[in-house]
Amino acid sequence: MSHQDPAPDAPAAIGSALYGLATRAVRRLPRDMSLTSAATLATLDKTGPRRITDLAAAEGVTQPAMTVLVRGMEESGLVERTGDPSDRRVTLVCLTEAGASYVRTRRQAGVDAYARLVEGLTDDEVEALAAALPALLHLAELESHAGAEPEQSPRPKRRTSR
Amino acid sequence: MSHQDPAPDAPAAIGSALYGLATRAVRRLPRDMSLTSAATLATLDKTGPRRITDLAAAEGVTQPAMTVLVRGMEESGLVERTGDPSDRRVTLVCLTEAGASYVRTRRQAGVDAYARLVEGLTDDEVEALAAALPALLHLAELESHAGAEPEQSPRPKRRTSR
DNA sequence: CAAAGTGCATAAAAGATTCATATAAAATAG
DNA sequence: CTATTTTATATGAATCTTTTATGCACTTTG
Repeated sequence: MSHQDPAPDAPAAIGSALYGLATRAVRRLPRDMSLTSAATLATLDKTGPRRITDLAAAEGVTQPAMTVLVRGMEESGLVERTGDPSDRRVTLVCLTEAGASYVRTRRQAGVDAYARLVEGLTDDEVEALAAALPALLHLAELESHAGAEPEQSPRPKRRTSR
Repeated sequence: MSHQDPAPDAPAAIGSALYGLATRAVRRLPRDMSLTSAATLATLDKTGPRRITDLAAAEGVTQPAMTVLVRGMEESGLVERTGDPSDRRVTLVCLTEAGASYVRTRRQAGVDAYARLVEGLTDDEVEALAAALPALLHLAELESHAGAEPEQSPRPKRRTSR
């Protein structure tokens, strides 16, 4: 009975489960650094040196905010700024060894936390998740590209206090 | 060949996939309200009226921060404060209809975003995820209870800028 | 009833983020 | 080749969030 078509509302049920998982994860994130800083370091780790404006767009903050953020991370020794010889207006931000180490440590902690949760599941459940692994990885890929919206409203306006 | 034991490193691989999914999700969160505010509203929606100190502990912020937060949300009409007749020191915070509506809307948007991603998967992948649904729900439950740590360090110290 | 404890609010200070604007360099028009 | 426009970043003022320290009101205990 394999390969039957999925139930029509499977995406909704799966979306609900994944959303719940994600929102709970947010509460357990380490708070020793801002989410924006951590995300910026992760971006640098994945893509290599980037310019300030690039990073600001990638993380969804304004350019001045990214300038300040990078200054702080530079003072902490996590990143370095170098000029771009081909265009002396730009500031290239790259990860230091300490920054790369921080990213690895933090990522490992997050992965381990999930791995420990998985170990609390039954064998059947772990097996089901292992079978769904390609789907999860594909989802992550789709999620990455989903950020490339057709450009329009740069960001919804704030509604209340932050 | 069903029900073979999972590979020994399945938890690590699954943990890695879920962590990637969660971190990408953080970037796509709406920024119209602080994470703390949104989480507080969600908590109120799930558990009903709570006192200020409860909420502060639940969200991992200090009590004065929660007081200010609640004041802001009250001014926005999302919550109401009522006194507790049995102990007149306490302030009970409860969701207004507008607050409940906001929580539902935001949650629905998150679920829909994931559901749309799921629709970009192949039928096989959706089927695999649907089969893993009980595991995902169980994980979410484990993740909830994981927050109940044995009490100790209330929060790691900040390391750099926020 | 007095002393100690609990729950919340306020004040002051520090950080982070935003918009607006300024400066510097590069690209382009004439 | 010079002037103008565009692009990349930095800076300043304002706002928002959170923290620590503190005070007040109420409750509980002896």
